[in-house]
Amino acid sequence: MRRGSLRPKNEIASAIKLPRKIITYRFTTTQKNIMPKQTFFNLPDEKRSQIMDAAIDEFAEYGLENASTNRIIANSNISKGSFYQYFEDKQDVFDHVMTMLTEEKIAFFEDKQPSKNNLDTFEYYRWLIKTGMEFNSTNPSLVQAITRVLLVEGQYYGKHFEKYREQSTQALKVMIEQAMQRGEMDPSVDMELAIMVMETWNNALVSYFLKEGLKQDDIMLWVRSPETQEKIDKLLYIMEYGLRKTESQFEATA
Amino acid sequence: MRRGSLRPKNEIASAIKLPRKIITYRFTTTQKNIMPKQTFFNLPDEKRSQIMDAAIDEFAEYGLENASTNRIIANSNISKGSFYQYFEDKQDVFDHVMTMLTEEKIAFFEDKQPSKNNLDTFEYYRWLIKTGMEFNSTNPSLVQAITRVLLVEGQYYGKHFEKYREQSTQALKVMIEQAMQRGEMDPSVDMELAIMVMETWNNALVSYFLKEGLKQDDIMLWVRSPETQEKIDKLLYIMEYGLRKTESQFEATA
DNA sequence: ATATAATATGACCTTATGGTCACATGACCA
DNA sequence: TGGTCATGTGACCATAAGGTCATATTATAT
Repeated sequence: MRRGSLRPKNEIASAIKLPRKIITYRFTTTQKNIMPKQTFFNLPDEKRSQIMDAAIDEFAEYGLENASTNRIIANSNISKGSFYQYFEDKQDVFDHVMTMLTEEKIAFFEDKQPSKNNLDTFEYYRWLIKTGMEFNSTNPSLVQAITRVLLVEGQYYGKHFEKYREQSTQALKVMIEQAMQRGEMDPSVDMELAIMVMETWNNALVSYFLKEGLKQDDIMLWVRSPETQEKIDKLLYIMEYGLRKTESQFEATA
Repeated sequence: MRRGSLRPKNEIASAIKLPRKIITYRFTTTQKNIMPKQTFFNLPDEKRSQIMDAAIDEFAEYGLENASTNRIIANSNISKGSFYQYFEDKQDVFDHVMTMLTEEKIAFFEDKQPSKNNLDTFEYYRWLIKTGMEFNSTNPSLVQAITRVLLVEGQYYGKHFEKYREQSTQALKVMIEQAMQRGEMDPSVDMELAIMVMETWNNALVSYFLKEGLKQDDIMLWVRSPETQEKIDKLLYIMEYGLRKTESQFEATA
């Protein structure tokens, strides 16, 4: 079976990049009710990132529900009054953290390309996951903060976070559609199911990254180590081919 | 390939049953520091379950971290003083909720048997999952309370909950070992990986159950519906055989 | 009936939360 | 210099948290 030259990259990349306009929009316009408030963006860079660092650490450690504005304030050397001059409330802060992650992720993927360029969908997915891991190791606390809130609290305080989830689901959908058109996907698998499977593994791998990676001295080194890479490969291999020993495997080892 | 008559059931059942002794032990002895305190067990049944119902609802809605003893007290018609006469703190209450779940699950599985009895490991796993779902629908709030705390908060406040997780991991391990010995498992898959895969799907399915099931009027009916059953089947099929279209599938549809 | 032990109670304590507000400080322009 | 507007500040508020404790009530045994 001949496969046409592979271009899931472009479609997916554009799906991922979609929010970009919205983000720049945020910063260039003088919206009233877009949060955080303008005052915050007028702040000197250093002070602004001091605040965001404190917020990120807070969310990473306590999640959104249990994050304390008092603690964020204490850890960022601003007064309570200022905090409420910058933000509406902590959800507002979180939204901005989320924006930061989106921006940084987009910037990170901007100049990345799979080394080969005839990847099929599964190979591309693997590249996405691995590159995502690379990104994660550039800013683990940010990733932890977001993951914790979206994956964990988001499950239960659903509605407020749906907008975020939908975004990443959309990119997956594009990818899966292609896989189906190209006949790479088991035809008995429908879209909804495929999304669930791939999201589940994506989440599981990010959770694994956070759980194991944060124990390491050098998280980047750990991600790049052959052991970690092999683990990812194996897991995704199982996603593709399943746990069960198939007939061909059986004959090979019989 | 001939398979010997299947008896994963017994080993797994015994692995699952393992905690039983510990539980009965709790109730029959007059331990000082085993919580909840003896006073609690002296309570009339009705009052006791009134308290536990309130606690379960609280944990199901707020998790452990955000559960409020004050609210539990208010919803169970006992005074604050009494609460602290029964329990050390809310963790203590949670431990008892966990014990209840374990007990009820064991009791539920006690008289259950797969209808066929020559199941291989994957078929048996599917039976386990489905029967587990049946159990879940008998007491969804209890399951939700525990799941929420273990799966969600447990990920981050790890150490305190490890004892619980280890328990279920142990049962899986026994099952996987058998699958490997019988040559049902892809030989390139090692134990650690297999555990991760099966745990991940178990968790994903329970999460799915809670998210979708709790929307339903009759959760038991929903679980037993052909649609839900098919969804479970399909998902576990993917776990076994993977997402990718294999050569044999390709030829069948080419 | 009385003494003793077990249980029940809610006022009260400290600590922390999210949020407000009157005022202080600084920057820029007339 | 005086005035205006943006920014910064922390004391203060109501609310709720987990937890204690002196006292009141009830059971049990003598």
